[in-house]
Amino acid sequence: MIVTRFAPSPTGYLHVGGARTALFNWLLARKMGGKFLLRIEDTDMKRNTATAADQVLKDLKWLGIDWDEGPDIGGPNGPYHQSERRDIYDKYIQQLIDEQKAYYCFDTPEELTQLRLAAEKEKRHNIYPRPEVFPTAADVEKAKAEGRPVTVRFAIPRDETIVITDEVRGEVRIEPTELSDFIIQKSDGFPTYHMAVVIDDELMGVTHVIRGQEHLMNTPNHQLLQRALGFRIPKYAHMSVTVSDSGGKLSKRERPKTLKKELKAKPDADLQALANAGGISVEDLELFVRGKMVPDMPVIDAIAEVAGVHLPEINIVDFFRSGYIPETMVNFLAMLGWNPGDGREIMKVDELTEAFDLSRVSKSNSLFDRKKLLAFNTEHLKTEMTPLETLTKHFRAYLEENESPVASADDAMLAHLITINEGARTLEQIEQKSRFAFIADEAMEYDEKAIKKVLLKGDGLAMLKTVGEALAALEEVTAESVENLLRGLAEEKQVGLGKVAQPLRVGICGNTVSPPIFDAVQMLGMETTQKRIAQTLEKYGN
RNA sequence: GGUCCCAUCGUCUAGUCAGGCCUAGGACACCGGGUUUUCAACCCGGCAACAGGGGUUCGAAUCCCCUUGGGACUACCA
Repeated sequence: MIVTRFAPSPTGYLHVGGARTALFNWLLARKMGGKFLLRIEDTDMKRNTATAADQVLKDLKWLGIDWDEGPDIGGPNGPYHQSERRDIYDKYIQQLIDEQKAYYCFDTPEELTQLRLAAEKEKRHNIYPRPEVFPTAADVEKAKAEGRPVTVRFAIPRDETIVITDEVRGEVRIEPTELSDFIIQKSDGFPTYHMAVVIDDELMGVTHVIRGQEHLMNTPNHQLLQRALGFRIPKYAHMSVTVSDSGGKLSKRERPKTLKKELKAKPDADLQALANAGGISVEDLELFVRGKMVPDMPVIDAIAEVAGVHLPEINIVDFFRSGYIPETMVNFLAMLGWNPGDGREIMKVDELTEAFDLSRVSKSNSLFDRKKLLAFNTEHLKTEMTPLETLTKHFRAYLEENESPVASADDAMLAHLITINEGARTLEQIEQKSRFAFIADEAMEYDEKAIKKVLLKGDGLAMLKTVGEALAALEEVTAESVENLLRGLAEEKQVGLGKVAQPLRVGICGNTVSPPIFDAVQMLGMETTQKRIAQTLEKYGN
């Protein structure tokens, strides 16, 4: 049976790249009827936060990626936090030392920096100078007494060329003379990533490792470690990286970068208000704009919202908050460097699972094309693609996350909103078109441009009044009855339906974008419709 | 700088491993038209690519070499 895994280090929200890695592993496991496990790589005590780990699990769940073993559900190969597996790592590290395959080092960070600088200067590889004779336990005691850091390095066997067989790249050859003895145990006693990953993958029975290209050059190290420990060598597949359409690697730095750029372009912005929104001082904000420092992500988000700046989505939650649904994300992420080979692009999860195949993973970098993502979302938002019930669930989650007034609607109403707004590109669009019906009449937001264009030009106001009177006579308010009435009115006046519908739309919604006008009237009901028409006439009818 | 990886329309890609079916197919974007009560959606049409050079071959997008370009790595981070 095949076993795959996703092993994030909990340093923040799950981002697009991580989600793609997780998805590919998950897809392969599900396709082959294997197991998919989740492991938290929290060996770097400086970077971890507990909430970050929770958030990653939450993001995966939102995407619909489930795991058979993991930190929250346990399993036969636990624990699934690397920080809780120290005794296991220690055992193997000791084994390597005993077998003279690894050795202690006592260098200070400064000494290491010197080594690196010297190598750079001489334009050669930074290869650690392995001692002729390995330090003994007594040396360790002595170093400790002197207050020197104690680390353990793996002694790279340099007798033969290393051949990595990669499922997507084929055979990659590396000369071991290019490799430096790397640290497997840090001075704080934790194993490094290389050591922990090799041990855990072996113990957890991982058969396939799908990860980013950035790990390709780590693989020879891992393979050497596996051989030294007598472990099995899993199958590797290194995926190309995903680059951003704004150039460069898709990284979380893009959000602060964009905000900074936008803020610079608005020299008249109220810095005090923005600083308040972010909960930082004006001085800090100025430092940020000048590129001297970068505040935390929540601060960035808050400032962007107040400044009205749309930040590029990088983390999975960003897409959730922007009105994308998980079906879209899963589909789109899967197509980042993979395709089924038969021309299909818009696919459901079960179709993806069915079609997935490592041999069709692309070698070249893929670009994260937001326009295409939008098109994917438009497709998945259609009820023939995703059941209305599911869409309703997503819509509610979206509304609650964004604290929208529309959240007060019941499921039947939400489903109705989705139905009448068929063709929307995001949940955000549906929300924007719907919110007019969920706010108090007095709180109606009027779009000045719409008012000018539709009501104050020509006989817009007069038409609104006429339409209002005609509607008042309506006995039963349904989308159909309203439609009949408005069409009849347009015919009677010898004008297009637009001439009748637009003033009414602005009159009751406050802007020119709404659901179909008949549905809009029905949703509001006659009483509210009349009230809003009167209110609008009073406000703009001089 | 060194090591490794990659290279088809603006973008994602199919085709490359097993050379002829490729006057290079699809999708997104864009442009034009249609439909329409707004925004979308929808329908029809169009633009547009084998990075450059050299080989191998009857024949190359496909195989080989060089050049150029892009990327990853080069940590007591994962």
